Amino acid sequence: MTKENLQSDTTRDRVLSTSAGLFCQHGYAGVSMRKIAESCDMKAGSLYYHFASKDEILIEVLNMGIERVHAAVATALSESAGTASAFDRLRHAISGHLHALLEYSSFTSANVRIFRQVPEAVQHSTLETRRRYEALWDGFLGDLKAEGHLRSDVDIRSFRLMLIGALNATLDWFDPAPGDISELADRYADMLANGILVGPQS
Amino acid sequence: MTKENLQSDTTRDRVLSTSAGLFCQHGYAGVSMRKIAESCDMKAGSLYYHFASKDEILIEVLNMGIERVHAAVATALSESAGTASAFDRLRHAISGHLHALLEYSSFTSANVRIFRQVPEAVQHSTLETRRRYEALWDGFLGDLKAEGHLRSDVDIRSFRLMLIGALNATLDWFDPAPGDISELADRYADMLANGILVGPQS
DNA sequence: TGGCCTGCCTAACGTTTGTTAGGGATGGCG
DNA sequence: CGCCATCCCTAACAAACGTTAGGCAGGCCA
Repeated sequence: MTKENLQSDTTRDRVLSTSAGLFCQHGYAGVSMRKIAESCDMKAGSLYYHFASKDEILIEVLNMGIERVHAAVATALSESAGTASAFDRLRHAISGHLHALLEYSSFTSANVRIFRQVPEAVQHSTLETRRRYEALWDGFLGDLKAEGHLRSDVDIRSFRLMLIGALNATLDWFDPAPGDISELADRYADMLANGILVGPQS
Repeated sequence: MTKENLQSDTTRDRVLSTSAGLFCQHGYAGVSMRKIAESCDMKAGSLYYHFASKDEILIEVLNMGIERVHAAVATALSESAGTASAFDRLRHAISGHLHALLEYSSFTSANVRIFRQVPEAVQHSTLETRRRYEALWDGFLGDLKAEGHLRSDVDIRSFRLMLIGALNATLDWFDPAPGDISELADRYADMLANGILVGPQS
């Protein structure tokens, strides 16, 4: 119960992390227990010592994906709360989401990629975690609006959906090797905060 | 070669359209030839009269997805070219993409959902079609910039990626039944064109 | 009428799927 | 030492997978 669990946990974590990467690349049904095991230098049967089923791995991967990006954004928000300008706070929140998505966490990218194609029962068991993350953003955007920094005719939910959608879509093209994630966050924050047309339009 | 093909084509088209819907919902590996056949009131073996393999269905679905949204946006652009304001042209282009994605075409949504998880060889055989669609947007945005309507410090490629990403993400939450797609397009165009913060930020 | 083409069928092939049962090695603890 | 838990293994199960071969009905054309 003391040191053994350390070994056990690292194996378990390795399985989860490789599963996330595979799910992200090939989709839920495209990844078999045997492929997961092979990527961990194990045999398929051994996975069932750590997990009861493929869906149990899946649920854990999906939940960890949201939890990680939630933690990243929460940290970014609390670090810039009060002191920074509205734009800088938005910039930091965006940066937190992008770093979690593109750098830290294969769990987060797996969640973005496969959530809509997993069995409905699995989706439901991760909805609560999802809602907490949405609430984090809505709270932040609500603060911005209450402080008068947000255009009064902008709907918070609409903007949050557009923003998170745009950020998650970077998964499809961004190559973290050359580019700088923080610089990407700056560009996105600028375009979203200021718009792309010259002068106000309606 | 004349009337027979009519019957043949409708069955073929039904297979493609059902396949698109299934691919969209369950991912590439999550859809079997037997499930496709069952959804068309056929048996799995019969599919091979119309298609050589599962991947051939897939390639056709993916290509049609891009071609449809390309046609929708091209029409919207040509209808508003010259006469309308920069904002209205952007609004119409967005509306064209959203209508194709959310209303017309299960092919387009299938492409958005599963493109990154299909075999690499299949991806390659649809890349040319994809590039043509990207070029359509870049041409339009280049025109806006040349006419001085686009902020000069906004990178066209960055904005196009953000925009298309944000639009495609509506697949994950938009329910076409109650909401109006055109009104959604207006909201998105407004937020993207004008930004969401009050006054210019940097 | 006889033959051909179209469109779908059944039945089977070899492989892969998720999952289970049972066994063997390792190492800490009495 | 002997015991027990941990951790992974092999072997097998039934089911589902993509694909193929061969056949049967019906309409077209000679």
